[in-house]
Amino acid sequence: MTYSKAELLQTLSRNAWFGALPIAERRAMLAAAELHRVGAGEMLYRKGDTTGGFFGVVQGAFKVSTLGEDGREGILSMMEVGNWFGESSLLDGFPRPHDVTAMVGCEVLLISASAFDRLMQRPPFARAIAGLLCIRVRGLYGLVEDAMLRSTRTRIARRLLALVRGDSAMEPDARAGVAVSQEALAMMLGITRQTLSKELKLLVRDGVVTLGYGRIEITSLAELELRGALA
Amino acid sequence: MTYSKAELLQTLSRNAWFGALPIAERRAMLAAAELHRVGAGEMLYRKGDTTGGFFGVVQGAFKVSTLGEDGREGILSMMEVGNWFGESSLLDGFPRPHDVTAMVGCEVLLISASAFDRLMQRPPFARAIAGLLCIRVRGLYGLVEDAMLRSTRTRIARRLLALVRGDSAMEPDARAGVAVSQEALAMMLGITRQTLSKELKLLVRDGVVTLGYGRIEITSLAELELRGALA
DNA sequence: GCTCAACTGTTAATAAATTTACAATTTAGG
DNA sequence: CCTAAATTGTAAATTTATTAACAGTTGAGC
Repeated sequence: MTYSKAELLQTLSRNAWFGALPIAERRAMLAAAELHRVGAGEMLYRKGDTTGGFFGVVQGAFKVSTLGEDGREGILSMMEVGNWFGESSLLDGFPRPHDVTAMVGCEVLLISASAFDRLMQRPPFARAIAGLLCIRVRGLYGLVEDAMLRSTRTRIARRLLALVRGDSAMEPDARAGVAVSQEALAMMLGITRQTLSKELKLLVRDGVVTLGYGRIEITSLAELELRGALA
Repeated sequence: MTYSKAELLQTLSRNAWFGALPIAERRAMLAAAELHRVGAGEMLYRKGDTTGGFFGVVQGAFKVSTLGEDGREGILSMMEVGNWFGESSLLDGFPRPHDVTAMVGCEVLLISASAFDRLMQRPPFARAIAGLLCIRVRGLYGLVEDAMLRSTRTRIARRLLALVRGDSAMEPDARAGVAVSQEALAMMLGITRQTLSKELKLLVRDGVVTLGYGRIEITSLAELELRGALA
């Protein structure tokens, strides 16, 4: 599939960060970018890589993950349509801190390192990148806090909320469910599937969610919010 | 105590980030800053505050922490001599994401919000701030990874290593020990003091550390590194 | 030099999560 | 349509961490 510039702009602008950029910056980014196709399971880059650029998701979704020394995988975050990522390594020149893998067939805009550097000359763009980094820092602080001082039960509720809210991507229609396997959700939380399964059953019993195959439907957002707010 | 500009510059420049700044930027920062005294236990700012500026630690150390809904405290990081912090809220205008408290009597340089904005006009300074944000992002990713896929045992070793290495401050003499209570270290790890105590005893048995009052001495850095590297 | 607060050591009971193991269900792809 | 792979459900045994409780130790400040 091919997109007109106008279509791309519209789709990507539904993301809060990109959408808030001055239109001139958005146009400059699109002008500097190339559209690439990425097959399901393909990796955009690996932990330790020093190559690559700045990426914007046009279609599909990527997982951001790392492998522990024992082979277990931790999913740090998901990059969905409208998300931009990869800025850190372009700014400080250090290796990629994690792996990025396409969960399904994806399309991304790629802004090369040199094009990124050129964009960074523009003060509004540079400010926006600082803002993007702030979003990352705040999001990560939240994750660390969750891990340090919230129960597994609460963290599950919070993660589900983050997923429905589209955390990152901001889709137009409030999704009533999320397409994620229990296995994957467990990896995002750093717990086992069995532990998660047991907790999800409790949520089902209380009428908060219903479970499908590779899918979790939220039946009572209010109830879930209650469980995500308390310790 | 008062400091000459030259003394301040020298002390602060031992920090990797600040020391790598062009000398003109460092001087501009010092010129824009005011020295403040902060008593032990005093808070520089609280979670939710929208005030304050950009801070550089001249003397003492601060803890960066948050309180869980149940009152438990999590220590996210320590800011030591040479560290600069507080940039996120100045950049995005959102409230402070955590509390910052003086652990002992401290002295800080304070760059006000308006002075910070003025400094941000200088491209080299703006680039440096982006670099500082990258350092935060990478550090936080590390913490999240630790929490998600490493054992308590490994995380203890890694945290101790981060503390001896002076992680943030980069002191000239490689410290052979860290001045931290077991209670505080437990809070940094999000575990209980009892669990930590049991693990520390194992490290003592194996001749890796010795324990003092409010102090942990590393007797075999190599052994500790081994334990921090494995799962 | 004494006292009190902060810190450390240790244990038993309890709670929570992992590991191991296997059956049942769903869906994509040939 | 049918099979294989992916996903879910479940439970016992085990490990790991928390809670609760209390005694002993250290050091800062009067």
